[in-house]
Amino acid sequence: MTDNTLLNDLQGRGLIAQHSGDIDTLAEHLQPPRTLYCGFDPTADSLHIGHLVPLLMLKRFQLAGHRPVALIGGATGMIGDPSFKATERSLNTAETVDRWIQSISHQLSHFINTDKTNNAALIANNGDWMAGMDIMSFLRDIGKHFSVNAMINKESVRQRIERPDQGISFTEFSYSLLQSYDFTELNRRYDCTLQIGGNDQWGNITAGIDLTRRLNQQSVFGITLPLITKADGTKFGKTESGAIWLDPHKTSPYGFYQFWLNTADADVYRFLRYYTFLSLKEIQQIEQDDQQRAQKPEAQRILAEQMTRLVHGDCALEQAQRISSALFSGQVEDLNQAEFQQLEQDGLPCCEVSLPMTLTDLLVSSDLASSRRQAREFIAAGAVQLNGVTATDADQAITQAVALHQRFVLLRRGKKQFTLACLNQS
RNA sequence: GGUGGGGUUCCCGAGUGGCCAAAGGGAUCAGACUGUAAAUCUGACGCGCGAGCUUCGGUGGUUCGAAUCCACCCCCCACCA
Repeated sequence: MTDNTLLNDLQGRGLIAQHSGDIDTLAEHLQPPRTLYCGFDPTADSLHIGHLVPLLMLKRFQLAGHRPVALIGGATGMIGDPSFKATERSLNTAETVDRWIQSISHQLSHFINTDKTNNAALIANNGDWMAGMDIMSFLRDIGKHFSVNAMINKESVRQRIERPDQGISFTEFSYSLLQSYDFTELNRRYDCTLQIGGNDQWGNITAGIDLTRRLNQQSVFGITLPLITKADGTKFGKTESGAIWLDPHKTSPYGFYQFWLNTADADVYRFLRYYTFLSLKEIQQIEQDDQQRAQKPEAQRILAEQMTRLVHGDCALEQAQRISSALFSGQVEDLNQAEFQQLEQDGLPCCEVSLPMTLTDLLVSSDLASSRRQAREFIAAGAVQLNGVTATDADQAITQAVALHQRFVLLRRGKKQFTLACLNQS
């Protein structure tokens, strides 16, 4: 074991998948303050929970006294990282990427402290140095240090090279050079000596370490974080409706809270270690308590609370919990009008509907069913609840009399899908 | 530019003139069991109450009838220049 508190904690959490060099050298190097970075390519208008582990890792380093740099891939995002991607991706326009850079940099600043402390975080953009680079400098000064022989042997591009039905363009193949140069440039500008990233970034990170040694004569380090897996083998971070975003307009705090609440028992203690700032000791205690109780575990609730508070704040957490308890307790008729309106504001999926309309129509217009046929099937299967009561008649007319407070119809399809339909008064 | 291989319903993938709304698998959804878990079992899975209608890269054509045949076009991949 090393005598570095931060590294010990990270190892205990299982947050270190690979690291360059030997652990003692790394531990010795990591005496604060050091500068480290992690890259985030703009591939959408928001970060999602897949980005959260490295982002929180930056925060862990900052809390330990180091200076984090969140690097936005303004340049690399224009290219597309081929690492472990099965197929070539289509390019996004510069305007689109620019828009995404804006929203992502805004999000990043919520997680790492950029206030003027002595280890204030920086948010940088590799477009700043890549945009001005000319092709000759790129090929002569950077490209010369890379061996194509070595590049094609990397595991990260193997399937693109070996699979008979797939290829890789020069554009994507060059990605690794750009990311490598980022490390060198950040080392030059900010004395950055550590890059962290997902385990799929290992190849890119080691390439950056090599390039920095050659161009700057500096020895720098890399740490990769584990790929987040689920015990049942399905992909983490995706639900039927897509990725779990950090942007509350794309994934509501309620949906975010529910996502974590639904974590499988087999994953939940691991996720507490990966994602929360609870100490290892506290997490161990939670696990012990759950085992002794031998009932429904508390860990999911704690995880959901921690994460929703961390990403969306106390107020949003409260709202998410309020919706959750109202919906899953089944006591909807007890809610008063103001509380219904609150649910609407808190991010429960809602729809406005105009009468007259049957229950079947209502399910379709509320998006709980994709077609009338499907709506009928749900009703026939007993999967639909109307204000907490199982519905049986597909042709039931929706009227103000059915609605609570003459206006609200809470629909439930299956166990977890809720939509609040608000009747139009017209 | 040349040669070869491809583009099928969310994904993979079978289908080479009628028996095809299209095998099989995956994903997803629902029901039962539960803890808003897991595992398991059952069912649904283009649209329509239905007769039926609209799909198999695009456009035309052949045919009583086309995802399947023909022509042209678009796109992807591999190899060679």
